[in-house]
Amino acid sequence: MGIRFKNTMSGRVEEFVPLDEGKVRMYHCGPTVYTYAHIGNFRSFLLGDLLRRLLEFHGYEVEQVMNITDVGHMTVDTHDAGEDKMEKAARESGKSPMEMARFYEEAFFGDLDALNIKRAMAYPRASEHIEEMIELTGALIEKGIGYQSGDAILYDISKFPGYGQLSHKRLEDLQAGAGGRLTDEMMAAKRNPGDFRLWKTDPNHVLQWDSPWGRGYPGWHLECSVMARKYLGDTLDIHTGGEDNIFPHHESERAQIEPITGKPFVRYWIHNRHLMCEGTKMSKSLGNFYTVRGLVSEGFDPIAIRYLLISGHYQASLNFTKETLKGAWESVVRIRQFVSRMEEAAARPAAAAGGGSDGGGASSAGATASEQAVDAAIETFMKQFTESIDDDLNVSKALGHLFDFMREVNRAEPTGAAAGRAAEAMRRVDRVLGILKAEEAHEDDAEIDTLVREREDARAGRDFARADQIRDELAARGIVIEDSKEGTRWYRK
RNA sequence: GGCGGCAUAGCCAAGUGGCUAAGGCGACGGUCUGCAAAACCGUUAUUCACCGGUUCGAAUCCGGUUGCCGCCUCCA
Repeated sequence: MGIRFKNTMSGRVEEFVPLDEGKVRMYHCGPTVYTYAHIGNFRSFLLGDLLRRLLEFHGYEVEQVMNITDVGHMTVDTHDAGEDKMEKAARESGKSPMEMARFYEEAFFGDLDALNIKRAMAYPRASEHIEEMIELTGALIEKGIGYQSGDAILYDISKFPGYGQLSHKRLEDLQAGAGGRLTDEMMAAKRNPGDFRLWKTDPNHVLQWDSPWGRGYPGWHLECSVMARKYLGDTLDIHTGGEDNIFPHHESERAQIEPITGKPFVRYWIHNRHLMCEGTKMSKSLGNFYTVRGLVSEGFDPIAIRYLLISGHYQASLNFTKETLKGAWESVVRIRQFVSRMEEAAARPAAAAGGGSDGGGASSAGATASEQAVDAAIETFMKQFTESIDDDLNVSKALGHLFDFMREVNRAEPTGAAAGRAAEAMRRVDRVLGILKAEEAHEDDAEIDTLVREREDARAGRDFARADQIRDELAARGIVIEDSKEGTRWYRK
């Protein structure tokens, strides 16, 4: 069986077949850069990364694009004198809106790297695609779908019969203004309550551009329609985002572009459920609002965040707490230590065959019981891991198999080539998981080696007081010591 | 008001009709160790929010109740 995903459009788990064999075009809704992205945002971005890694694992060529929203969108829509988010944040930071957008964009990329998220092919900025948005708006007006009403160009949803298909909503079920954000004035300007804005003329908006309809700014949904098409073509294989994007954002994206291209906009819509923190929705006022850099400054490793956020199914609400984050880190450490232990064991010659095999020379074909156990475990593991992860990204199940695999291999205590093969299997699946990050050399490596050797000498001389003193000293620096028959190994935690 | 999702151990989380309800973290006991750490072995859910129903059989299907979450033109 091939790869399967739950497609929001059909509501079912479907076999994934790209439009062009061997190639996948994938678009993700990216951050609005008016503040630091929070870990809930990164759950969504990690879904994109996981998809990309899985597809590449299976040999697909992946063209991946994520937008950067750096255009404010909501000045007059709100009751509360609605100040634009970009505008407000810029004023508060004392920066110009674009300076601020670049600042948070940089921060966003920094967080991507910290979380070991692979860079997409392109990160187009909304502010650099205003021309194309204006063109699309013009084209929609020409088709009789866009219409002028007051100082806005609106989209007439009654002209797109499929409106509501993605979110499984019937338009008559929608209670107009239920979100409490529409003014009576706005409602009166619309032909249908669900009509949304393509362009807003507003010479007072901080961000404004010339258009045939006057200086103003574009509707929010336009940017993705336009940029996805520009970078990936008329039909995308995959489009992802948080569940809140399903309606109206993604619904509107397809409504805008399909009448123009005459082709399906997206083959597979994949949405992740929102992250919960401490059992409830994340909010600044509840004090359960986390950013990557915030958690890092508290001493958490960003890879622990990655592990935790990918370890639950993307369609289930995941509960994030510092306790589970700590647990996630322990799991990451265990996995990393397994791999480095196996790689060290691989450097040692294979143990002489125990129970009887290999009485002769190295040329004899007999594998030891340990080698047989390891090779069987590798085969089972690779099969089970792949089956699990292919099944709508069941990472939890895949990780279950990974821990089972480690236990079996640990039990077999392989050395030499078999240990190397076990490590290699882990490195292979890590192309999907992305938690193994290569070890970096540190300046004090040599010094630690010296201390570790000194401790070994002390132990050999049964000077345990000195040995323990060194161990404590190193522990205080985050260095963990492990003694074994093969000698002492250490690692940073 | 309309539409939808979820509820599994101390915590996180697989499992969607049938062998002993994965796995991780934590905790406790053991082997190993100078002591640790790591690893391994064992214990930690007679039961899957609650009530009723269908079935030979239900965590899994159906109905109801409670709680939490999401969408209904800012939101990952």
